[in-house]
Amino acid sequence: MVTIERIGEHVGEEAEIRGWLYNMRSSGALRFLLVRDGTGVMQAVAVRSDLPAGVFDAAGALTQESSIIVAGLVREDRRAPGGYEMALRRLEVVQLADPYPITPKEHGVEFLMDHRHLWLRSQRQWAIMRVRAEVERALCRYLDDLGYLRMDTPILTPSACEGTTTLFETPYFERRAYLAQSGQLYNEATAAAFGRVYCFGPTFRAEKSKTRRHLTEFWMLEPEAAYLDLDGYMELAEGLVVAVVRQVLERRRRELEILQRDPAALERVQPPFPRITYDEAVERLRARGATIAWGDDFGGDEETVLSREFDRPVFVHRYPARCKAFYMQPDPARPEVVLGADLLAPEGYGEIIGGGQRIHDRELMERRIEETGLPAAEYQWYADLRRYGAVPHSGFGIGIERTVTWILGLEHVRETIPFPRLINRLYP
RNA sequence: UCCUCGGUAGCUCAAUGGUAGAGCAUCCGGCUGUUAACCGGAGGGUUGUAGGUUCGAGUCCUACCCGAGGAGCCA
Repeated sequence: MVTIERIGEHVGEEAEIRGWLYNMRSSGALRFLLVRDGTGVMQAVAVRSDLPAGVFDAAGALTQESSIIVAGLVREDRRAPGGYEMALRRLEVVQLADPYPITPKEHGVEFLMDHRHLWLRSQRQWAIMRVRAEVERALCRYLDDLGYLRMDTPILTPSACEGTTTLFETPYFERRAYLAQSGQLYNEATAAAFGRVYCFGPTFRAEKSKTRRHLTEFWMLEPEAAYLDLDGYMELAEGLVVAVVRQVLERRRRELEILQRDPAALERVQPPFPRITYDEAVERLRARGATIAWGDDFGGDEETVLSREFDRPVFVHRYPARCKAFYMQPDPARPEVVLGADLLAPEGYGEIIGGGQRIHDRELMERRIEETGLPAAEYQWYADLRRYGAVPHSGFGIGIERTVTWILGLEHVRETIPFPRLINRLYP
């Protein structure tokens, strides 16, 4: 069996493709079957005079998305989409599909989301998912090559990783458990065991956010490293993002074309990324007319404005402590700000990475847990890490869907995950 | 939770308070190089739900349901 992705290697040969009918056009004694097999789309040409009558009629009776096995001579042809086509010789109908709901015309978001299980078969979704997979592969490869060890962290957790945000709750025998919103705290433990680690998995947020950049279930990759400071973290994140974009440019050109994403915007993603302080970001926002007080966190609008000022991703570092989580290391030179940094993607996309240096001082950590009102008993193990060989360490989380949305220039994160979970969307 | 917009054929959308329509999909027919093919014909409707105003409501009013975009929220 041959895949359409590699059909160019079989010109002049008889080949068999197992797949589905994507679309069909006919012209009297000719029928053009657009066949997809998951790796690509290719047309098979059925000519009445070259085929037994039964085969030609069977081709004519096919419905969109019927599963079929086609075989015939592969040849190059300028007129064929993709440049190659098959002269149909043999056709096997595996299943004749019912009338297919997603017709080759426009559809609304709600209808497509209700048919997400079928929508994934369309060219656009095919291209997006192939890039998503490439992004995930590139992320893991980059960290693996640097000696980072993948450590999978739990999804069922006893309490909030950080008491402030809303968690999904689920029964857990006679108790309650919560779906993880980050693997970071656990990775601070594994980083002390293995030096450099990362986790990669789904995370859950029960916030009732209703915007183009939020999902209730999304995937995040979170590196964490011992003896890494804020500057080291930014250097790591920068190298990671550059490598991911380069790998997509190298291996997923065809997909970028299908999505009409201009590669020039991605080719500009070169080091070094600008690094500006929160203070400077506030000044820039005010120069653009924003009314923002020092100490306020940035909303989506502020991120959009900032990210449009640069032609590549930009780090904003040293946020006011009150904007950030309890475990963030205060800047020794300015205790009112913390050694944290977010990476904002350009073209208005905003935050794709958040992270920073963690508190390693035992007394400070215990004080911060108390101030934040977290249950000390449940954070005992986390505080313990500051008792047994504490070292300065840093880490960050990169959101997969937001990253793919930016790389592909999409409007909404919901198309970058096979089955998006949104506030009003749990089916299919 | 709030603001804005929307809900009419399987889908995408039209319809001045006065006979509910088109394109696509489906079915039938035509076409030997189609590119979301094209051409001809046919079938297809509880206008989101419940009330109200009116001689008459898809259209106006009220409530509710659902969706989209945004705000808030958001390592």
